[in-house]
Amino acid sequence: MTNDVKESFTSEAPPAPAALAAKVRTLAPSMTRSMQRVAEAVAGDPAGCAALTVTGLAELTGTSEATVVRTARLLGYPGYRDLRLALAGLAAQQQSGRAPAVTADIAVDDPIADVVAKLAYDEQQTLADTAAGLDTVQLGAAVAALAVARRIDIYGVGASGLVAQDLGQKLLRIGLIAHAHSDPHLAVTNAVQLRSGDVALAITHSGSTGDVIEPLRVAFDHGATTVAITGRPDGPVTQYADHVLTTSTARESELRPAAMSSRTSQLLVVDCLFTCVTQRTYETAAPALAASYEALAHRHSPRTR
Amino acid sequence: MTNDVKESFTSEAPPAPAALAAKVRTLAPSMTRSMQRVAEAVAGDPAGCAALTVTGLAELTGTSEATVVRTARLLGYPGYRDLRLALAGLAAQQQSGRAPAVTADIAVDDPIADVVAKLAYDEQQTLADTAAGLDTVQLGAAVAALAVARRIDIYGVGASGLVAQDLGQKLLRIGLIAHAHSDPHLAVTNAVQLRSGDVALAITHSGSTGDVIEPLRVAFDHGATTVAITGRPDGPVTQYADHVLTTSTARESELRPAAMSSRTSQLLVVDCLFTCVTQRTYETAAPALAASYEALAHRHSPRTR
DNA sequence: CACCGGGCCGAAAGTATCTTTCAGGTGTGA
DNA sequence: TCACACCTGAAAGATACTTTCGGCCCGGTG
Repeated sequence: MTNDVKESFTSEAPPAPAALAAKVRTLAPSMTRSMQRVAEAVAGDPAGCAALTVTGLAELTGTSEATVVRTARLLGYPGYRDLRLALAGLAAQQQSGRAPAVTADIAVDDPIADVVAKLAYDEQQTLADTAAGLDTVQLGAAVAALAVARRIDIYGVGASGLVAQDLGQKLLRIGLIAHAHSDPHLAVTNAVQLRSGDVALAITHSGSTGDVIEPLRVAFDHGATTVAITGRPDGPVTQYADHVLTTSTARESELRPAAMSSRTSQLLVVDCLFTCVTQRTYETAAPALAASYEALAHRHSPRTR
Repeated sequence: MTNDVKESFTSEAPPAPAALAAKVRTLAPSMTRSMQRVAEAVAGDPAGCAALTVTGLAELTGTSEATVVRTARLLGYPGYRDLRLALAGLAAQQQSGRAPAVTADIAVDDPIADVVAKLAYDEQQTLADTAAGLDTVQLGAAVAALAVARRIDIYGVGASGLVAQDLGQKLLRIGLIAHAHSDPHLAVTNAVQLRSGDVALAITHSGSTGDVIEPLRVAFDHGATTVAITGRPDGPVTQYADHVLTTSTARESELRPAAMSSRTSQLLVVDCLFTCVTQRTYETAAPALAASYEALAHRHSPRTR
């Protein structure tokens, strides 16, 4: 539990077992064209690719062996051999599991019932991907820091701002001193107050939202423990994050903007943080939670049966 | 590519996928001592063996590479490489097989990985329930009203307040005039401005949150079209709602407050509303959406690759 | 009891597969 | 337009897998 390792942002020791498809999407933006072709083939037909050698996959995707190996590395495996093993595992899983249940994009002329079904399915998928891709070691570290924090600042703007607020509300309910900032100026102003023992948490899907990175950087420089929740584990925000929690990136379309799935994904991460922190601080959290319910009770009208 | 076959006396074309353990037992008698040791190791710990190279497995079993390969052949594979792939698949299968405990409540002493899995599962369940229980007729009516509304007011406090904000942000993005109120006083003050052709939308899980019902009642009395998103279709709020959208109510526990699943459920409903409205007003919504993305682009650091 | 033959076994050579290096090409920003 | 950075694939290098081959153990036989 040393708080060293600034540089080892790739602390993900174990490669992805079933979270491979999600990982491909998450990392796709940081890939070059050739690597994307390889990643696409791998995610599209795990079983087929598992049967291929490096050379075979290189030929299939019209690239070179080197590129295939590079892609495997980027996905978190030591080399192609290990990626291939993971693919075999994945293939076996979805073989035994239920049907792939491919989902089409939402079209402009879809009937309402279809829209509901597709949205629900997509969000379920997002949840599954996020859970599979979440690094429990990083999560545990973040939880540990939050549980004993003297003070917690949370940064997020736009859609992520609402997630930040959600986390802030929750943490307040269990008696922690947390504040979600949506004003970037105030956020920076407050960040300079932070020091060791405090926690700063930034939420940004793109990983490159300046308004969120700046306060996190300030907090980082002042010695606070910093956490980033982002969909881009290679984004600038991770430079100043002691712990990085990766959200999944679902494919998007015109009628299903990225904000939708990123929000779902972020909320799951936030819920995990909250629940685990509650576990850790159960002695104080439980009565605090109960008290907050109590306080709200009288704000509801009597049942009109 | 000199790929001529040696002697294919192995008529069994496909190797064993999951029936490996059985095959080991079946063929054990016909094996020599060394091969039995290998087969035993393989059947006993597929995951562990999948991680080993020929040399590694040979050392582990105290035999030689040649013996390992011979065993693989006997089991029906072309060579060790393929046996290894099958082992990886087997390992993944029995890995995924052992996760029936997710339906249980979250306990104070659950390990982090379990918490993540349970939360994800529960939220998926909530989504499925919500989608199944959503009345598409009511949804369609609400969408129709929103699509042509002159002005839209959204009410929500507490956790539901964030959902209200989310919907407000989204509708603004497609060019509608929407405002999410979290201050009950201001909400009522604004509600008196509404009239026919406007839409008021209240979000409350309990269905009996006075601070939200009051502005909806005022809007209703002034002739606006009113919509309620609630988990209690029999609650007081529905008295003043022209259209009621029901969210699901998941079981809750001490470590999983109702706010969590109600929020998930509400967000799905909100997403459905938004997506359907976007469909309806596609001509104006699409360019507005594109413009809003454009406007945000420069707020991200250039370091994006 | 000595000899012989069959077949199991592993060391080492041989081959396929994977990894790394390096130079050429391509797009991008100044 | 130029220069730079970075992607890309060919080929060399390393590793893992397969095959060959001879030794050795064991049971049978003269």
